[in-house]
Amino acid sequence: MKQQPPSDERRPANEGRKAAARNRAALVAAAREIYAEDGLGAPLSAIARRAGVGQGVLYRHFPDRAAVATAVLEENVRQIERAAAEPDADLAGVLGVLTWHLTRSTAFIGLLHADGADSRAAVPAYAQELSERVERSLRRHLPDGHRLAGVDEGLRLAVAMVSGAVTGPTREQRERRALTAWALLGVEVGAVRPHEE
Amino acid sequence: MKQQPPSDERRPANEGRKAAARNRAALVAAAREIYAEDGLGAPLSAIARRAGVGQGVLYRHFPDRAAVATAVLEENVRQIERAAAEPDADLAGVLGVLTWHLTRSTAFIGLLHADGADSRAAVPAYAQELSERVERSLRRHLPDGHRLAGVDEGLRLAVAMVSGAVTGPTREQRERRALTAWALLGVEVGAVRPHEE
Amino acid sequence: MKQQPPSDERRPANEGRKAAARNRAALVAAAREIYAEDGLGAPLSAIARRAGVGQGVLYRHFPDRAAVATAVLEENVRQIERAAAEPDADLAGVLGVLTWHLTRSTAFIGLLHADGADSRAAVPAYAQELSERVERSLRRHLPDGHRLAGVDEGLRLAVAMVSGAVTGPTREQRERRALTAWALLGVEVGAVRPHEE
Amino acid sequence: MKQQPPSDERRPANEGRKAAARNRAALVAAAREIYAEDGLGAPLSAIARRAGVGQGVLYRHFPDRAAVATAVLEENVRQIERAAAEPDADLAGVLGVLTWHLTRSTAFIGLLHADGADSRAAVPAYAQELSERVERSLRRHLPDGHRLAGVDEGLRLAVAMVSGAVTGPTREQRERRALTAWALLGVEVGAVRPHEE
DNA sequence: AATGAATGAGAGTTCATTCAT
DNA sequence: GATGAATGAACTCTCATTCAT
Repeated sequence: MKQQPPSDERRPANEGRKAAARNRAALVAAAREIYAEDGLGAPLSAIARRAGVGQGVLYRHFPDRAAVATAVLEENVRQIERAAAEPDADLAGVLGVLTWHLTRSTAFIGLLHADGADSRAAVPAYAQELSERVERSLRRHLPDGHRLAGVDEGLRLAVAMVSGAVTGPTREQRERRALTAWALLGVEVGAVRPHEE
Repeated sequence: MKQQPPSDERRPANEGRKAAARNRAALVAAAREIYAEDGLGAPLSAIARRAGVGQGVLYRHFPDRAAVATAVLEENVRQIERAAAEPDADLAGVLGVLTWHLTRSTAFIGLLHADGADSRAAVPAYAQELSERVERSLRRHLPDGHRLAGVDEGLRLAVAMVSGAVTGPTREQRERRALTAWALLGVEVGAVRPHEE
Repeated sequence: MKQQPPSDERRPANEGRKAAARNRAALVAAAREIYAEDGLGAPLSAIARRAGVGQGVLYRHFPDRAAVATAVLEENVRQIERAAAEPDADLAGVLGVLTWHLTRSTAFIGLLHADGADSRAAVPAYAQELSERVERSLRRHLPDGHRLAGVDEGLRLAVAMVSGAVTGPTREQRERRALTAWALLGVEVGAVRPHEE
Repeated sequence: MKQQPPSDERRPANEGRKAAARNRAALVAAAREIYAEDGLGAPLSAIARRAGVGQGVLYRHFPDRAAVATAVLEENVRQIERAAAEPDADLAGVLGVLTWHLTRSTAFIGLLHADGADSRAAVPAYAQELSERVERSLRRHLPDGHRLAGVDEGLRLAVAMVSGAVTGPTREQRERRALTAWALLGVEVGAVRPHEE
């Protein structure tokens, strides 16, 4: 018996694979938007709807609410890590990227507020890890004589403090406040921008 | 439309109207505890249960969720105002009282984070007013040459920043971080204590 | 804010999507029964229970209380419209169908009472529209010289009057009263029967 | 020992008696208003509040919800009985008074709708009795040859029919509809007015 | 007698999660 | 793999009724 070659007309398996990845991305994008609008407590059904998929798909990709949040934050954190990994990266530059995410992503602010593990936080354990990755990225570029270098937990606190200052309805306001906050800390910040190679 | 009376047998004692004031106080105290444990989004029923009263009592005293939060925060704010009204008050002293409340009251932190009116915040309009009362109390004692005096929104931002730094499971940790945060801002803080004459 | 999943053990069978249409029909049928027994103000939970579904299902199919009532009434109204659309329809015949519904469906009576928009009515805006559809169906067959033709709002008032007369615990009594009422108005009514081709 | 004459300054006992009657009247009046605004299902607490008394007073005077409704209706019914008892009363005149109450008192309409004992009615057993008193008052003046005289339950049905026609937001509209309804029944009605000697 | 606080059941509504199709 | 209906517990808010004062 001869093996049938895959029919060109219908390759649902492959389509399935591609659709899966597409769905996952759509879900993360939708979650990012929804979080920005309604906060981290927004209904998961809203995210699925915005992504244009059924709720079951959400659960296929993410076991629970925390996993969705993690996925959204992961992208923020990864950009910071990539910025820190650039050959010519310096603290000011990485802080600029960090600040960009702070002023764009409500979820990201929540992450940094929650990192110290308040019991209140809806965002729990995974926040710890993500927060540490952010901190590591920054610490690599912290010069010995830097203001924050000599202070216990200085870096982490500084980031938390700035995130506390990032409030306001408009992006412009949030950005202005963030920059003022860094200035109050006496820390120099580079251009506020995403990290896109 | 049809309302059943509470089951006839074992109706808990109606303690009469003397209990009213006691109940209100119990509700505020319970809310403070619950907020510390579960955040400002905690169910009102949990607050009533902790206070040892029926849910109706909660609604008699507070028309809605916001009113409960306001009542809890009111005490925090009032102590700061009183501290600021002392004859020998100075900025450091008032900040000490502020810091005491920041490290004790989760709800109070939430207040200061929410004041800038994130869309996400469950805490809405009344937060604005309470936040402004805090700011006014502080500004009265802000010397002209002070670090924060020359910066637009300096005082408000500094308080928000410190509140962002106040995280951690133990009071000691939160207090240590708060003091470090003030130090990073180059602002002197007095003894961290409540205001009780 | 925190939502508990339904207790894991003994989750009743999810019968899949085939059940959807069946559930909707069951809800409408249950609502019709409940309305007959307890009036239009009956608790929605009672309707869901009678239909053998969870409350969530009811809310999936009907966004609010009014939608449930509308769905129940819709069938009554539609039958009258169909009867009026018959090639050999005449006023007496359509009134017979109308009367059949009046004596069978408490909700339908409520509809016609509420159409004039009492402030008290739980039944609001949609009643207006349904009531008008009934009126239109009848008016098509109102001969020029008819008793009710010369009177302002004559048709609408006559229907409201008969619906006011339709009281009593048994169907027989309600039917007898309805027919007597029409007779008092000097209006001829055909066979009291549903419209089923 | 001499009997102390009642001090003019404080006669609480007498005041108590008078207050009781005043309170009862205030409650009935308040209930009438509230019923007109919100229907028979309005909260009892609203009635007490409108009357300016505590809820306990309401329960002192009326054992339950039905008793309040009865008291309100009692006044309507009594005026009709008085009108019927006038030496020169005739059917048209009494129907005029009846119609006046129909167009003024939502509760009174409800009474007449409910008299046939729908299960749906919030107004239950006592309605039967009140309704019969109305009917008796009318029947005394029903001439032998009258349209309604030869019809079984003719009088009761006619009243129910007119009450079904009395809808609409304004008193004027309700009154016009009521009169048209009587006209459709071929029954003459006198001046629409309350019975005040 | 009056007051009005307290009680708690229950109604309405929302949502996390499962699962037949 | 995807879909989206079903489930039911939890939450908010209302109100009839009781009862200490």
